[in-house]
Amino acid sequence: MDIARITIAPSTSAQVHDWLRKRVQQGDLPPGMRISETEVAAAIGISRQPVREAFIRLASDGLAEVRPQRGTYISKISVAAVLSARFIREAVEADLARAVAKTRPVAVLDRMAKEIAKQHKADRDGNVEDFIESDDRFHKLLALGAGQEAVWADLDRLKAQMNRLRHLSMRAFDRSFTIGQHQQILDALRGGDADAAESAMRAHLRQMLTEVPQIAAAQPDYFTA
Amino acid sequence: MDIARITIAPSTSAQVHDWLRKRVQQGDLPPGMRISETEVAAAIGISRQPVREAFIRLASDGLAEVRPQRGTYISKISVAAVLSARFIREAVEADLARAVAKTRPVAVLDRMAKEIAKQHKADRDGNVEDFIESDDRFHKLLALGAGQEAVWADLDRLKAQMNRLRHLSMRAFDRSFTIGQHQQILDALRGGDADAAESAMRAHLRQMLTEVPQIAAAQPDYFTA
DNA sequence: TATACCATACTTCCATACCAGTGAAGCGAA
DNA sequence: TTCGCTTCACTGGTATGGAAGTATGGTATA
Repeated sequence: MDIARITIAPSTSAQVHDWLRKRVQQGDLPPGMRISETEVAAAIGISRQPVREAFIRLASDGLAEVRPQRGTYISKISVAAVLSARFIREAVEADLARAVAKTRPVAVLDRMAKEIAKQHKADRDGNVEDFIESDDRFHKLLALGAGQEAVWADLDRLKAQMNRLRHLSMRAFDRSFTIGQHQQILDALRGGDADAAESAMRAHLRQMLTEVPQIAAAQPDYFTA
Repeated sequence: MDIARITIAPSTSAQVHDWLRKRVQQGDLPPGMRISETEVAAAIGISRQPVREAFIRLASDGLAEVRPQRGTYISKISVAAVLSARFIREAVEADLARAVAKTRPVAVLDRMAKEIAKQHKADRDGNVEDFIESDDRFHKLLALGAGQEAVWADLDRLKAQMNRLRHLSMRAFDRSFTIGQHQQILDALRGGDADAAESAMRAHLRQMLTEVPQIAAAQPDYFTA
């Protein structure tokens, strides 16, 4: 066994946090929903304290809002936060695309091609979850190819609000169009054309600018300005 | 009175968190230092619980590390995290600079000029804290001028590790050189030259690439890879 | 009917007590 | 001296009770 796999059992509080975070991200716990220390604790069969600490962690992630003496609520999706994350992604991934186009790391580019294949399959199967995960891996590989793996970790945290929105949008929008954009990006990277790679990436991420208002308008209860 | 000024008193836990965060950022609590729930609670005169929750928040910020049954330690500064934040800043602020150069919002540009004046003064006075704050405001104004204020809020959180490093570096490096770079950026913005603004900004933020290794080498105990 | 008041049932927040894991000091045997 | 075991003080983790604040619905009053 890999020595790195030796870990200690995470605390109850951390486990509850992970569980809640996933459920929020996947839209299982909808924006605006009220959650209660007492209820969650009773449901799991533990005391209130670890649940409370999980709520605090969730609030640090921007996924919940604790209102003292009033209650704790799942955060609504902030349109401003989503657009901010989008802006940052466009700037950063444009630079990443330029860097990768210059070095053309074959191994990474091949893995990106495989992800596109997986996306085709997930699209055919109608498997939204698989599609989103592969989409993320595609973009993560770009950072890896640029030797900036840590950058993706930072972007991933910024994307928290965006991820929730995506679970709403992937059902509504044309996934094959997204895949086509991925293919264009990859083609430009393989061709070593930094300018083309950058503009393809920017166009891809600007797609969100038209989608976000539509999604927000469709379910206004889930969003705040 | 402005209705927006009606606020609720922050919880003890939140106050402790704020206090600790500031002290860590300013280097008052050095990287690697051990902190104890019991000691902090006794020093303030409260119970362990709110202190414990403040530690959890601090860990979410990446400023502390809680090791179960062992102790809680102030995080060492991750060189990888600093470089990642730097990369992101360069990409994002390059785009921001382009945007501002195109619109040339006079009011904002004037405020940037005032910040540069403040930086000259802080440099003369040897006031490191004032200098850093003005430096931050200068860059924040750029985001404001581009109509992307929320972007700065995100960058600010990413900068957490970088900020700690800056408190070490500002004493070691030439501040007047930094001010000169700010002036170059502002001149390009006023001239409406997007290319010049972008390259001046990139050069400014790449400065860190040479400084970080030197600072890390000077105080290796404070850093991790 | 409309309004002010109040009892009540929640909520999160804090204090306290106890639990289990850790690590270093102390001790004794080889 | 060196090694191994035991002990014990100390750590963060969890459970529980009560304090303080808030929302709500009923009730008395005009």
